[in-house]
Amino acid sequence: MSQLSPRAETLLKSLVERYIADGAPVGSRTLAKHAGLDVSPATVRNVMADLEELGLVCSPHTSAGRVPTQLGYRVFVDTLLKVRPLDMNSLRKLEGELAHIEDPQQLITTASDLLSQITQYAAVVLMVPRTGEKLNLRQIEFVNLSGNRVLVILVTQDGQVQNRVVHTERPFSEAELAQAANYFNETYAGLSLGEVKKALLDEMQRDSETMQQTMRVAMQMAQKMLSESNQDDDLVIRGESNLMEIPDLGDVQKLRKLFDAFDTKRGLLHLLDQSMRNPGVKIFIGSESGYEPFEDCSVVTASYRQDDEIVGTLGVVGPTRMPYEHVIPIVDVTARLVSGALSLESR
Amino acid sequence: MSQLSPRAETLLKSLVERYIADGAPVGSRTLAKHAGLDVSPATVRNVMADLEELGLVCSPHTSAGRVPTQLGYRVFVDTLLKVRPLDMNSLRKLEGELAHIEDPQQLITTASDLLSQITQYAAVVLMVPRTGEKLNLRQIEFVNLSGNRVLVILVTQDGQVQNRVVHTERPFSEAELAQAANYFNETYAGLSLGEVKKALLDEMQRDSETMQQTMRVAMQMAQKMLSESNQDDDLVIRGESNLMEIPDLGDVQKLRKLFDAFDTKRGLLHLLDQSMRNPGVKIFIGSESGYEPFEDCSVVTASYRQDDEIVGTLGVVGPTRMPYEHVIPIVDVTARLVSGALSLESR
DNA sequence: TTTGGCACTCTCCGTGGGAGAGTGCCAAAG
DNA sequence: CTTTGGCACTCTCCCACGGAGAGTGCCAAA
Repeated sequence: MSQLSPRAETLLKSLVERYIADGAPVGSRTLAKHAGLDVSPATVRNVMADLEELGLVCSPHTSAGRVPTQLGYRVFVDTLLKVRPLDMNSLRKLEGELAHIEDPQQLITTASDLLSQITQYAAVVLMVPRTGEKLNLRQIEFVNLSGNRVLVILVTQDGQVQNRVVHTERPFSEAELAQAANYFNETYAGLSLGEVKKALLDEMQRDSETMQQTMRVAMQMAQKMLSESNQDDDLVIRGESNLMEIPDLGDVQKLRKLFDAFDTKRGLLHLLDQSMRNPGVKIFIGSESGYEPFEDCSVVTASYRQDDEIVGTLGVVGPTRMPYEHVIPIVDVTARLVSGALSLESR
Repeated sequence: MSQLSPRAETLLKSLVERYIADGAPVGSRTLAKHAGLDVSPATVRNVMADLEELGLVCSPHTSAGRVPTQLGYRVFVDTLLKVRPLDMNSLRKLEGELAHIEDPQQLITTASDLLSQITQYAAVVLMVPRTGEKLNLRQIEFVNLSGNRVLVILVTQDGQVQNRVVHTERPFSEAELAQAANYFNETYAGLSLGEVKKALLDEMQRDSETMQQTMRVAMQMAQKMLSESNQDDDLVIRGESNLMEIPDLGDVQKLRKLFDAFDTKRGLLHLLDQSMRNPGVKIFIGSESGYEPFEDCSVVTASYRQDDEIVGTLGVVGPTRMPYEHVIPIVDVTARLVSGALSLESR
């Protein structure tokens, strides 16, 4: 794309800012005053014609002012936007609420709440099942329930607990279960869950006659548990209703599609996945998300880490016409704070 | 309230049915035809005037047909409505999906999904922490984590697992923790969590010098865990977005309030609490819910049981103008099926 | 290259009138 | 006393009309 003249840049910047502020198409007269360039409206009109040719702005109809196009927003965000530092109030609030939370589940819920509260948009937080050494087996426990059912409890290195009820073919005594658990812990503690799963399969393939019956059943139970191990992604969405007050999305039909999208989560997950790939803030403007319900929305995301491993991503969904210079630092800082809280915790 | 004549009843019933079907005010001519009473529109008008005096119907403006009032709906639902048996398709679907689910969490989520799918309204399912003998302590387990933190795992009689990380003043050896757990299990297994909590307080009040240091700390940990024991109600809401397509709630402002209500849950919980009190289907029409955002909505709920103890309630939220004769059996059957699945499970 | 001027276009909004639907009331019939 | 047909009246909905306002595009002059 051809370079923009400095004046054109200033005017584009001014136009986007004004449009974001007012939500109404911006006319040449208004823009001439607001940009501080000391040029006449007629001159502005000339520049506007150029910008329109470049696909950066357009007018809703013949005799309305100009509005930024998706491409216009993109240029604005990439090259013209000056991010403001986060205001003290929000910073304090975020720090105060997030710093000391230990439970990861609660952490991401709170983060989502805060994001939506501060931005007044919808907030999403995705946390993916970890794969690193944190997910090593620390301890397994079998608890007898009534009716040939055994509760298998599995504790990972960082203190996460998974549990599942498995059905067995015959009842077991407490002693048998304790013995099985002991054997298990001695043999497999410290390995990653993946390794354990593999080791179990190997072991059971090998001549199983050499094993005690009890052990064999224990392994079957553990295997059952691990294979079912659901390990769903964890996605929290908050403040969707904020979007209903945004006139840009006024059409109820569009809103409906948006809310459906939140319900089904598919497209959203794909988007957040992209944002997981590398650190830092990512911005998806309009159809850049590749997901139709978000056509009139922008999504600002940032990934967060637990000890140098990216374990999730968070962000906000709002109208394309969004005060990016405020939203970006909010998302950025929140991601950093979540990273901090997570990493602190596993110390 | 004075008795209605049979004819007035027929006409009211017909009016409500037509209004539910069409959503438009019903005129005397239409009603005369539809009710199958073989009377003239003028006669119908006379009856309408009576019904209006009784507060059962009203007209939006001078020259529109009649619309049922909230009271009108109430009378309709209480005395005129003939509930249809659930259609085979829905019944099969519900049975097929719910019967074999064991995990309570998944059960209520699925139930909520099904309810909203079938009715095309919003569905809610509430599950409260149980208090009966199911909640007796079966086993406690301490797992050492790094950095003076201990994971306390608590298993109740029916195989529910709660876990929490507690911070300790000094590190413990595995042996110490095992010993503590042993003592604990021997002493308190079988008691309800409430009793355990009380016993712990008593014990710690008593001359604590006589106890081993380890035991004392174990108790402190357990106590910490129990006292924090969050035991939140578990509320699942699905299919809210269905409500956006309902023209009756067309006003975006009202819709916004409704969605906010779903977000904050307070009023909804109160409502569902009422429904918990006794078994069977309950219907809250319009402001009967006592909750302003639901003014134009009806809520149909039914409580469900686990082994003769009511443990939760489920239902749908839709417009006041709702095909009650279909919705009621859907909610009813779903509650029964959930009860069945829950009770089966704890066998 | 910039500027002022000017005709033109398009939206927005308030007005007004006609069509349609349904009521309330009255007087007559059963 | 109840039911019915008739009739005038009311209210909404819809559409067409027209003026006000805002802003553009283009042209000619600076």
